[in-house]
Amino acid sequence: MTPEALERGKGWLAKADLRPTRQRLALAALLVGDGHDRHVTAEGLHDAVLATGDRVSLATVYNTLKAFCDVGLMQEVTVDGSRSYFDTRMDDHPHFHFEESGHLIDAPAAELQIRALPAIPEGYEIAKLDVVIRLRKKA
Amino acid sequence: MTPEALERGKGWLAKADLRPTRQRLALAALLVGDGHDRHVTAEGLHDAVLATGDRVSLATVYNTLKAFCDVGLMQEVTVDGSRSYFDTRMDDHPHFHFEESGHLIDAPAAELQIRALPAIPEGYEIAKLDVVIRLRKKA
DNA sequence: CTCCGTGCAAATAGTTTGCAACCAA
DNA sequence: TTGGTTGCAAACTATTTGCACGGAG
Repeated sequence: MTPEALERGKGWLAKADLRPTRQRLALAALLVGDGHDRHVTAEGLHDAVLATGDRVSLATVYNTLKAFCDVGLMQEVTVDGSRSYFDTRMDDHPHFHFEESGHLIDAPAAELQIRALPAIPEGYEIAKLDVVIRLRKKA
Repeated sequence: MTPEALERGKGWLAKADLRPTRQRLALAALLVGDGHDRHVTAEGLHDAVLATGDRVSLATVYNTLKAFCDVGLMQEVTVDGSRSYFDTRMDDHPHFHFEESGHLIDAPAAELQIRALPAIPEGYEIAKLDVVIRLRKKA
């Protein structure tokens, strides 16, 4: 983890008034250290942290990801009933989900054009519009 | 449960060469008995069966719903990380998900018009296109 | 009669929580 | 100091599975 990544992580946490603890910095550096958006599962992020040599408990990874969501630094994306994905990108945008590997990546938002949306039931408004394009290897 | 509902359930099972056991008939009648599409959770369907007086174990409800999906009678819809929904409608179509109640309903498919979809990565094809419109009560 | 289907209870996977030790401010 | 954080292990929820019994063909 480069000092630049750490610095980015620190700024990211500061933006949300979260105390820069050792664990949060380690996770933040992995999440936004290179300036790219990331899609992680708790398990996957935990593995990534351990790989850097830092030690953060899995429970803390879960709690921290949830904390990041609570303060608006990340959002949870539901694509697979069995695990939760967390996304550092905060706007509504489509995702590609690879069925074989379970990986999740952004789909270019600009290329999705919706001409008409079903009429919203009376008294409700759209909280979020999720578009997941599930992909399988071509035969 | 009307005799008509039972009859419909029986035909539905026959379509997939599934043995019409007492439990499957009870579930099928609830799922397709009135000719309308339905969105259920295992828990919810189990409650519904018990309410009719029939007795089916929760494990069997889970196994049976999965069996229905395996033979192409239903599909699983992922909208909420914590529970699975099962849909008797088999084509790709958008859903409304009510955040407060957790209910899931079809959105009129005809009213969703997608003009352009992001380019699919090389070597992959679309397995399924999920569109979930999450709704919250208007302020 | 034979084997698929079912129920139960125990196992599992992912995630959350209670509580004592810890550390940033 | 002091309240926010963390780690561990135990708790939880949704779902699956092993195995013995039971019913459909």
